[in-house]
Order: sequence, then C-alpha cells, then structure tokens
Amino acid sequence: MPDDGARNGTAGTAAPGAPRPGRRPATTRDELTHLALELFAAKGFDATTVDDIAAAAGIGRRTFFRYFASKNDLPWGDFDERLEDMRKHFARIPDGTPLMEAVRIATIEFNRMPPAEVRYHRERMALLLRVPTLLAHSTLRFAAWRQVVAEFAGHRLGLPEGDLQPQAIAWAALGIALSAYEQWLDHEDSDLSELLDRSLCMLNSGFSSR
Amino acid sequence: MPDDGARNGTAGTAAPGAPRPGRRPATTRDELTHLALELFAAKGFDATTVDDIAAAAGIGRRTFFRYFASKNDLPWGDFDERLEDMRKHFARIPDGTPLMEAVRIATIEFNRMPPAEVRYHRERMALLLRVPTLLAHSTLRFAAWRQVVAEFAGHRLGLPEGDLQPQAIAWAALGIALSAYEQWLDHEDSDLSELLDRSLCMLNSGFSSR
DNA sequence: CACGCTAATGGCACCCAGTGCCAGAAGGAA
DNA sequence: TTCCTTCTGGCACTGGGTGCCATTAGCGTG
Repeated sequence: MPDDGARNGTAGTAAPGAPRPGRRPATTRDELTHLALELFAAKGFDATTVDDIAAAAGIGRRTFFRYFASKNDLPWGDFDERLEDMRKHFARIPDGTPLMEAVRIATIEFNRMPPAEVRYHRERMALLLRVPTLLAHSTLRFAAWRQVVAEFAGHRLGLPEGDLQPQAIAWAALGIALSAYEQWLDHEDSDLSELLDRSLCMLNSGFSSR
Repeated sequence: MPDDGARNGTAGTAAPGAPRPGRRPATTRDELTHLALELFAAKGFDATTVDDIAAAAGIGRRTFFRYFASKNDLPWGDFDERLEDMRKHFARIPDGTPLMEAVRIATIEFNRMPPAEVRYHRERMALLLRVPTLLAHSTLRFAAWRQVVAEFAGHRLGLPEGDLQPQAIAWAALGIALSAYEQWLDHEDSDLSELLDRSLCMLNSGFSSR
C-alpha cells in the first residue's frame, strides 16, 4: 500500500476537534516543513537526508514517510489548498471579464502574500526553482495548477479542458508566471505582483509591443 | 550479446579512422537507447531496472552509468546536438523576420522529423511526457531549450537573455510547444507541425481571436 | 616480443530514497 | 481491565547512483 501521508493531523487551525480514538500523531506536516526548511538552509537540500529530518523531529524515518510521500514534497506546504482558493477565485470573476484578463488577475491573486511572509516565501521558492531535484519534481505540482487554469479557460471557451486552446493557455500562463518568479528571485528588491502583471500583459499582447 | 559494430566510440561526428589508443568502448549510447526503449515498451519504464538494461546490453551496471548519467537520460538520445541545430537555424533566419514569427518557425523546424521516424518519435515522447518520473526530469532538459530561445530573443531585443521579456518568451514558447505535443500524443492521426503552428499562432496573437 | 601508455570495463562496497510488513505504543470507551 | 482504534517505528529489502581500484584491451615503440 502506498500508505499515503497526511491524515487528520489538523495542523495550524484550531479545530478543537472531536476527540478521536487511537494514538495521537507525533507531529504535524507544518512542523516537519518548518524544521526541514531550516535544515535545508543550513546544510543544503541534497546534503540533508531524511534521517536528519526525522531525527531532528524526534520521529522514526518510517514515520516521516507517512507525513510526506517524498522528501521533495516538503517545501510545498499547503499548495493543494491554495489551488482550491484559486479555483474559487476564478469562479468569482465576472463573466464579462475577458478570458486572458481573468487569467492575469487570478494568477496575480494566487501569488499574493502578506508582506510578513515574503521573506519566507522567497526562500521556499528559491529552493523549489533552483535545486534541480526540486525543480524537476515541481513539474508534477505545476500540472495541477495548469489544470485549474485549463478548466477555467475551457469553461469560458465552451471547449473541453483537454483541447488545444485551453491547454495552450494554461501552459503559457504557467511559463509566464515562472519567468516572473525567476526575475523575482534574481532581484532582491523586486515586486512579484508587478513582475507577474508585466509578463502576463506581454503574453496577452502576443509579445508584440516593445 | 551481439555487440558487433559499434567500433568507434563517439559515433556520429566525423573522425572516421583516428585510431585512438586504449581499449574500445563496449557499446554506444545509441545502442543502449534502442535497447532500453524496447525494454520500456515491453515491461514499462519503472519496472525496467538498470540491471536489466545492462544485462541486456552485456555490460556491467557500473559501465552503464558511464554512458548515461541516469536512467532518466536514456530516452533523450541526441537532444543536445539537436539543440545546436536549432541555434544554427535561428542564426540563419533573416533579420527582417518579426521576433515571434522567427520563434514560431524555428520551433516548428526543430520538431520536424522524417515520416519514417514519426512512429518512433511518438513512442519516445509518450514516455517523456507521460511517465511522471521522466516528465519531471524533462524539465531540466527543457531548460536548455528555453536557453536557446532566450538567447535569440535577447539578441533580437537588445536585452540580456536573462531579462524578463526574453525569459518570458522562452517559457511561453516551451509551454505552447508542450501543449501541442500533448495534443499530438492524444490524437493518433494528428500532425505535429500543424498543431505547433496553430498553438504558436495563438500565442502570437495573445489568445485573442476565437 | 615485451614494455609502457592510455582508455575503457566492471566488480565491490557504500549511500540514500522509498516501501511492505508487523509488532507494539498510546489513546478513548465499555 | 479489556477491546478497539490509530499511529509509531524497527527491520529488511529494492533500486538508483557513486567512489575506488584492479583488470582488460588496444596502440605504439625499442
């Protein structure tokens, strides 16, 4: 059995929660993520073994893999829930808004974060986009992001989401967002929202103006 | 194993004779790729171990890793040389050609193949884009492709290739090409060049027309 | 022919990620 | 206490990938 990680940890949020039977989880995904990120920053991603992380968390190596399917998944945090937010955001965009305009807005919104978290997010994204192993793995996560965009585009165009145009839009939007992220990481003083806005406008004008 | 031919290492590039000193390589990258692709088709990528491949080729496991840095690299064949071709192709495009038009043409050209190879290429690409491990790994190869496009775009725009616009163009072009590839794989009777042409035209018009 | 130079091979030990199995540990409720 | 449940974590095993090093195989020269 894949033994799929993450059950009722119920990390951050309160949720006093109905007292369930059985032994309590020894830790949470959040805790492991934080801990691991510190180790990565200190020793580097590749040099940090799962044993290191488990030891630091005071759990067994085997247990670690019940919280995360792989070491690569550690930096992704609550990505899947964020995707749901984006789906909802798309749903709230007025029908009158042009398709690519909606994509632009939703993408910017998806990547908005409180100023206090900028520093943290930057570190996380630097890991994800600059450590080759993680960059490779990220492709699989990004596929889920593309899926959300393709769903919306397909809906708007009255086409199946698997058709060329919705898929092309989703792929292009992802590519554009990643190029903006790379600029953001390269330039300490840059603003992510602005970079996303600029690059998505380029996309929407077919890179014609200069 | 019939390790006949495959005399000269460095198959492909010139230097027909050039009697070098030292022991002859036991096989070639090409031979290993072919062999492996057959095994993948028969047993699946994940179920085929490096030991299987090495055994089938009649070489030691250790030797395999001197021909390919990883099992994931097997299906990529001569990709790097093909990239050089694309670089040259870009260089030959007349200066009068609009930038995005040049990108469209070069992308289509890069992905052109003799009809006899279509079947083979389809199988290879299905592996690369549908086996999760390989899809993830492919990101790293695609980075090199983007680099070629970004170089050209940067050159044309008079900007460093690392700037937002060249990078955005490269990312978008890659995304578009991949969406075309997915359609091609999904529809047995489709034509890759045509799909690339259609999706790149969409890109160049900012996905505006319908 | 024997020697030395060079370039490749391949066995061995080892590291690390990830998995199946299973015997417990820890909690609530009867 | 006993039962039931959930989570833990040790153990053994697979498979990719690497460092080390002795060995093999070609070539040229004395």
